[in-house]
Amino acid sequence: MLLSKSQQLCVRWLWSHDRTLTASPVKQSKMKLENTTGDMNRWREVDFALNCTYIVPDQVSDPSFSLPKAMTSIPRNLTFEYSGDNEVTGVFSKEYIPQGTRFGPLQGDIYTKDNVPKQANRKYFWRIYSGGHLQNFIDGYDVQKSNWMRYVNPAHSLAEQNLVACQNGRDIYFYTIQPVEPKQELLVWYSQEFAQRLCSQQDDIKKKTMSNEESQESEYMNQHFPQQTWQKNRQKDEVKEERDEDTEEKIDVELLERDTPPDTPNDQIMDFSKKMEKEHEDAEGRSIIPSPQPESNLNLNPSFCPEDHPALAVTNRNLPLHLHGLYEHRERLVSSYPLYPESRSLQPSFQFLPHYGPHYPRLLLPSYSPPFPGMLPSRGSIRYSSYLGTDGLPYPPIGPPNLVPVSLPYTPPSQGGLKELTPNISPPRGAPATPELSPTTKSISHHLSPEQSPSVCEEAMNLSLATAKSNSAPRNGPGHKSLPYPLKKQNGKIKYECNICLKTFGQLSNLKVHLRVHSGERPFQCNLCKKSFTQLAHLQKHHLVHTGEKPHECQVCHKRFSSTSNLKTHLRLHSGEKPYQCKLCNTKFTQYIHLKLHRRLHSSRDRPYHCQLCSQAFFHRFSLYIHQRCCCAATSNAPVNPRMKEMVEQFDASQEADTLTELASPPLVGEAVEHWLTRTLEGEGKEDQKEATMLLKALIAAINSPGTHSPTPATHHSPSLTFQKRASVVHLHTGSTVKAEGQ
DNA sequence: CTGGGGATGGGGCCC
DNA sequence: TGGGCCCCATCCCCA
Repeated sequence: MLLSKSQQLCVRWLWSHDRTLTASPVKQSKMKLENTTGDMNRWREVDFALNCTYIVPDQVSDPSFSLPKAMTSIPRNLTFEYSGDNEVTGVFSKEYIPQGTRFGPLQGDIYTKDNVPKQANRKYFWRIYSGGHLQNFIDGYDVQKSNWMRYVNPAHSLAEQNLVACQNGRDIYFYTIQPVEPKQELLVWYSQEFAQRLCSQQDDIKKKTMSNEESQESEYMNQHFPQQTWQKNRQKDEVKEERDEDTEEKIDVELLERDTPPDTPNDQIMDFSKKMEKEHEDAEGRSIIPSPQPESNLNLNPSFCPEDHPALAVTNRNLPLHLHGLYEHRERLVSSYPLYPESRSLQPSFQFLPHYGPHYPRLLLPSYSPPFPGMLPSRGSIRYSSYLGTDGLPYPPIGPPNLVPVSLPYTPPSQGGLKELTPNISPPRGAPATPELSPTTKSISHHLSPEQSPSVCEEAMNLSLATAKSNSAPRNGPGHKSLPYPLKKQNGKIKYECNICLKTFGQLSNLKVHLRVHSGERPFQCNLCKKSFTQLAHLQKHHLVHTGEKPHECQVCHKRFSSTSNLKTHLRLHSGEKPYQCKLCNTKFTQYIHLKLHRRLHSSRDRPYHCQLCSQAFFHRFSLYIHQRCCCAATSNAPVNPRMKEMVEQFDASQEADTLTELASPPLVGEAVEHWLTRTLEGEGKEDQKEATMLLKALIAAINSPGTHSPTPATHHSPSLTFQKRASVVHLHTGSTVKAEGQ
């Protein structure tokens, strides 16, 4: 998108502003960023929508929660940062978030141009365009109606930008345009297309005759958005400096907003402007705000016209984010910018960090599950323990079992806490935690750097939770949250359940590692061949490929192996151990895979359990039983579901079926069926899972329904019948350990 | 085609 | 919490 001269002047000024304040380190970061996001800069909004890898829905919280949606909706891989006043000052990642992740949509009140309440505070307005015209506003001001996205700060420079705002349909989404490291702040800026629309809008406005009302608004904005005045003053200074980079452009923001209703005067903005001025004094007490100077009226530049400029979206840092809700955040950044830590991590700190690019396989997860488990929050022991009751057991989750667990980074107010979160009382910059419930947050945060704040907040929140607990708050009372991960108690031990595949783990860390299976996150990359791995140990093991090292030696033949597993397999050759045995022909194998391959040789005639009513045969007695009860065409009056029939066949040949004894009880068989289906459905589409779940219920009902007797095999004394006590490991008479077929 | 063996990677438990 | 260790699965090559 090429910009008019007036646009270029505006953009140029802001860009030079960035350059002035950030100097070379940002330049370097910019180049790195462009390397990683290069093509993305030219993406259209539809490209983001089509190519995003992950979709992160908002947290769905129990409506009974007394906290506003803006607070409770934050995805679990994100967290708020709080100021000393317990106000939200920004949104940070808790874990690694890959490039191409979509957040949103932004939520809030919807206003058309004509029905914007006169008293509306427009600081959180986002514009939705349709057919090139302003369609409506999304107002994120109301914390009850907006979501967490209202708290995301604008990126002040290209280098720190990691989110891009796009309008898809009539919604606003944020996409990650680079991987976000843990504890890194999410900072958003417009997509190129979005910015272009705003430019076009500006062009339209320019063509209007400025009305009296608009003049007043312009005056108001100059008065109430001192940042602009400051910027424009700076711009005048910088205008003389010729820039040869097309990307160094910015856009005047006032014109862009002129068609919107005038703002309600807002004292908070006024106060903040004073604060900003104060904060813009450098260490020597010298004001770095340029003194007011006559402004060149760029707004009236007749040469203004929007044109295509590919670099706009990533270079003009002066688009009117502040006009729709990011203003204060932006101010905060601007005001502290001279002290803004340049050490902010923009690049992966770990050398093996994988590269997530547009080519990364698209992974859409159902909305009821976490976006991708790698993004699930880290729950440290301290945090987690705060969810435990006095007996060390977790509070039972509230709501229906399938309710998405909600994690809140603060304690729910016991009474009256919401008051301070209501928009009429609390300024839009960060809904503050209730001070009386999280006193330590406030006290500790005062002494910490912004980077330290989140974790400290978390800890402080734990303390608040502990306080709530000690106050004997009812466990299921209002405000209590379900756990960050679903928990089950098995054999007296707490199990952490993956809410995607339902696997349970004895330790939270195991679950977190496991979740990478679903997320596709592979944080450990080989610096030689660029292969990446989910675990460091795998990477270390992989390095042996390059070094040729074989650390494991067979003590018998002194042959060396790179892995203990293969050594162990090899040792079977010396010991003669063949633990995998075919139950049909008694052939034994040293490796399971060989048994598995061997099984294919056995045709259906080798399956000992034949249905006497149809031609189908099974490896297992219970499979035949299930078959006859739910999908044998000869015994069923109703039409047989072919998918159900297929499922029974597949289960019959599964590991789960093989691990059962032939006389396993119906509940055990049902459990095995469920386990098998859960395993095989991994990665399937939502609809497939839905259908399979329905069939599973029917299957289990058939298994558990009061039946007659277990069918007997039509063929007698199949070899498998010698394994009446089949398990994954069967001790034969010889005393040697043999794993039965199909284990 | 079948089976043996090796290479490699995924995943989970233990400490 | 994370590294070390282990088990298991899969692929490939070869006899």
